[in-house]
Amino acid sequence: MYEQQDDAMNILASDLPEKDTTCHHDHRVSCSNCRLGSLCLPIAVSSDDIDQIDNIVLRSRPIDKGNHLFNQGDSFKSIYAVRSGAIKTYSLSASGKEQINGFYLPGEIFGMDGISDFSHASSAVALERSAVCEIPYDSLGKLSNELPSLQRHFMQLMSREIANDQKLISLLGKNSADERIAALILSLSARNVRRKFSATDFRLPMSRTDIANFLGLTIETVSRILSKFSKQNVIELQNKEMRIIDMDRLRSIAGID
Amino acid sequence: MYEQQDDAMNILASDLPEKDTTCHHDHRVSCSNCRLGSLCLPIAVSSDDIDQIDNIVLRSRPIDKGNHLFNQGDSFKSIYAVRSGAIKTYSLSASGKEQINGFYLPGEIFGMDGISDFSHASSAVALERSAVCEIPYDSLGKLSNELPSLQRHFMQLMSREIANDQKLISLLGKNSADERIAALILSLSARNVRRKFSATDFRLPMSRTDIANFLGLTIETVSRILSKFSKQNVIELQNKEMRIIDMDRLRSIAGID
DNA sequence: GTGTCGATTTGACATGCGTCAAATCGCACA
DNA sequence: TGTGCGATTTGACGCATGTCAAATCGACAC
Repeated sequence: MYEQQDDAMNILASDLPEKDTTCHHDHRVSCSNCRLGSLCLPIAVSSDDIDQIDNIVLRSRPIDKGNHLFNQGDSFKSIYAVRSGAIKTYSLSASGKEQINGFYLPGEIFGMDGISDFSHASSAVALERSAVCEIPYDSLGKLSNELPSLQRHFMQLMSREIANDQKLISLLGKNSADERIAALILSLSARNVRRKFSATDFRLPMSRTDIANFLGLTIETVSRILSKFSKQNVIELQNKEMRIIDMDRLRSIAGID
Repeated sequence: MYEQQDDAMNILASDLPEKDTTCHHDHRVSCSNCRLGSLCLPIAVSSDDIDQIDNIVLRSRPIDKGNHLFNQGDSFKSIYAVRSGAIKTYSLSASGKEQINGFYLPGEIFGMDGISDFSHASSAVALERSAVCEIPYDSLGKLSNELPSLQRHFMQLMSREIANDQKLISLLGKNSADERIAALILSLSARNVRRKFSATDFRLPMSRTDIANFLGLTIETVSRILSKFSKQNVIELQNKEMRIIDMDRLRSIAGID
């Protein structure tokens, strides 16, 4: 759990003895006090505007692992921001195959498919106990009319989603299994950095099966390649705890030369 | 060339001798007179509103095959609608590989990547002589504030783009070469129908190389599978002229059971 | 602890698709 | 009509990754 991670780090540093290892964030904390800050909201909006956003955001109690936020076909009402934990979205193709479309970490927004025909094109499920903010779409639309920077930000989020999808398309269409897995590790690392956590040490929130599904591989191939990377001292991996040992090597495997 | 196709068909029927095979549409025709009609614009907007849209749309002269509308990295100014012909968009990955992200046929909108960071994430090039409408993004934004249905429509277009990308991700990650090719043929057929053309007879606007690139295959595999489909009497293919003979079979190959 | 069950790893083998090479086609242009 | 060259097809072969099977690990209940 990412939100717990810095608590755990503080304990290791043992300079803040009043902290404990349980997640004790008030899940109703306002946007202005949210440590994720501009990760999910536009940096440009003023304090007054943030209060307005605060008013439309719904903060539910944490979602347990395996629980769904919405299902494919559900009528579309809201978009969501991850506060803590991790979410995956997946869709069933016409032939009934499940395809994971994305993993979402704290500060990231999901659920923007579904705007097109008012029903969700994918399902969203918690990979671990997670907290999410729900932002009703009609309120967001109204507020956007008053806050141009919010509207722009929202457009940018959708557009970024498209750009991400297109990177994944390229990865699946053009890259080997080694390259796909290296790219995923680097993506998780970069997103960890974005949240001010370690670039080299983090926990994989998803199972090997999920990684395989997402990358268009089998679980056996994923396992073999992770073992190979470990043997080659590119990473260290114990269960889901990942440590990147040779970042340059990983980049070169991923094809970022 | 799709806009020429019905001219060509009329000539075959030889009941309209005054038509010729050259493209003689006035490329400056207004939105309200455009035969594509609600394919690209929201069906909900009134005539008055359409005039307003008309005023912001730029209609350039036709683009020759191989010419670019924009290049990856160009600053983002407009989105585009295909009037006639066909456009492909592609992007270069970090490792320099080209990935075709989509083919766009008359009535379809492209160029919506790039909103996120004000620069295009892909390049767009004409597959054949094509006419496109250019819609400046800032004018569109302003007009959207006055026309809620336009704003909604635009959101829907972006969201549909996401849904399309996710279908492609699933196709690339989970389906065999046979299935991918069958799915592409069916997609082109369905989009032909949307434009009131034949579901079974159409011209592939792209090369085998483009098909291979788009579907994450090699040109040899594409060629072999198209040959196989022909031998099995699922399709008839002469060069780029496609005729679907056994639609049900094609659907079952694509995995739509 | 001990048992149970799903998750992961590892190995042996099979195959779909890529690679390399050569033939053929089709269109532009002389 | 011929000539050239890129596009496409076809064949032979190899390899990356899938499939099947079995061993091992890890988390959780009791």
